[in-house]
Amino acid sequence: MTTKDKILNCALQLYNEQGPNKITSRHIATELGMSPGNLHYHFKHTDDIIIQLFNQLADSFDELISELEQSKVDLNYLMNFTNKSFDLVYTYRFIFLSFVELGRRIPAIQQFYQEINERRLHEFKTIFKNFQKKKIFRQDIPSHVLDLLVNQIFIVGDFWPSNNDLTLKLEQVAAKKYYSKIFLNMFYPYFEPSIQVQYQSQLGFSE
Amino acid sequence: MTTKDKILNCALQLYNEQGPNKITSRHIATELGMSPGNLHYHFKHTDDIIIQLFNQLADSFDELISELEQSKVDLNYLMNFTNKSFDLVYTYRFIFLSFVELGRRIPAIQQFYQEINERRLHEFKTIFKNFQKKKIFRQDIPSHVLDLLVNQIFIVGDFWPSNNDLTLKLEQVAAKKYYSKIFLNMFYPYFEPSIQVQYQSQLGFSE
DNA sequence: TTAAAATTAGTACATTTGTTCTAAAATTAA
DNA sequence: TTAATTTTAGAACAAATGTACTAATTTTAA
Repeated sequence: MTTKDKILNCALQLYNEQGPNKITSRHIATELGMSPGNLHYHFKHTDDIIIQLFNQLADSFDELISELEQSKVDLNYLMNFTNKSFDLVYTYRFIFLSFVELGRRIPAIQQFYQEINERRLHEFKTIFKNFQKKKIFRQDIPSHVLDLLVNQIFIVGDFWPSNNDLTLKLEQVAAKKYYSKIFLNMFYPYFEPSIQVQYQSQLGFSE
Repeated sequence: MTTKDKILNCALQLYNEQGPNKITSRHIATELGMSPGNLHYHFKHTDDIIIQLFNQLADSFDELISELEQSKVDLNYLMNFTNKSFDLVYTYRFIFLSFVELGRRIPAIQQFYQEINERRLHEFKTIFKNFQKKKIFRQDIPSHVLDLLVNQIFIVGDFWPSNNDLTLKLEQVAAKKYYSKIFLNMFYPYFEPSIQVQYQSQLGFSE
């Protein structure tokens, strides 16, 4: 592993634990047993570390959305996508926990958020329309209601780590289980009755 | 207006505009044409300003929840509560935009969030059960689904300003209109058909 | 009016932080 | 091997920040 990667990994861990405001370049250097001079040889600006980490996240997210194939999207596909998204969000949770501040501090972050958000809003609006065609979603839902649903799910999808940090503070596995249930449940009342049954049996609501 | 209140008002404005990390006690003092020594005569620690502002928010929120009278809650009541909540959140938006960081920095904030969250989760679970009794909500929704809905609405209710800041950056009136629509729409698929009609006509979905 | 109390300005200090600079050490290439 | 390049440590600096201190000024109370 290159020194750059060591720095990035260490920074990700420290940022996730304590937030990007508490952690300085000196902290990261010390944690790695490295001089501050050396760290700044690899990353001229401290924010460059954050930018690089954000780019990792952005690339992964981008890939995830690119994989979406409208025609194949069904309930399983939706659950699968949710699963992968939640893992990604958890891995880079410090970004989501400080999204507003990082967006203000680093314009590229805000810009990319807007782009990827536009894109996934559009993708999911299409998916939901297909859901209606395929009778996964109820037929009697007006299309503007579906459009608003898309906004809801992304707010929950982006800010569940913040809610977790302020309340239960669940760690990885438990958090993912808890919040993906909350997330997927947003779709429940839109499902056709038969899908509702299928959904409930798959999620094991008896627990 | 006392000097303390002037400081609080000015701080609120600056925090809302630029976030609590960019704004220092010196900034606030300068904005008020006041010496830093004087500001620290009124607030020994800079964080005391934030704590005081948070207490203002907490008191208002507490009052709002206390006013809830389960028996009287109907669709209009719900819309009214949403309206007041959104105003409050907007007024103190810097807290919601930096909730996680402030919670970590100031334990009292995190603690109060947990308390008020527990309380409103409970209140709303009861409200939704009443909604079912009163046939405002559909009868065929399992109770655990309703419980999860409660979690969803509070995540959206707390983090819509963050979403707004990262995307459209709507100001007060427009933001409230846009996000309260998204918020109230979360209830839509749970409404009985007759209530759905009533809801749509009240919100004027033609716009 | 006068003494006490409250308020204010201005300065000063310690700490933290990002970053730069220099020189040494390690690595690579010829 | 030797020269060039890369990497590293460590010191140094400037700016920012929270906050304490002092002395002046203003306000209040007797």
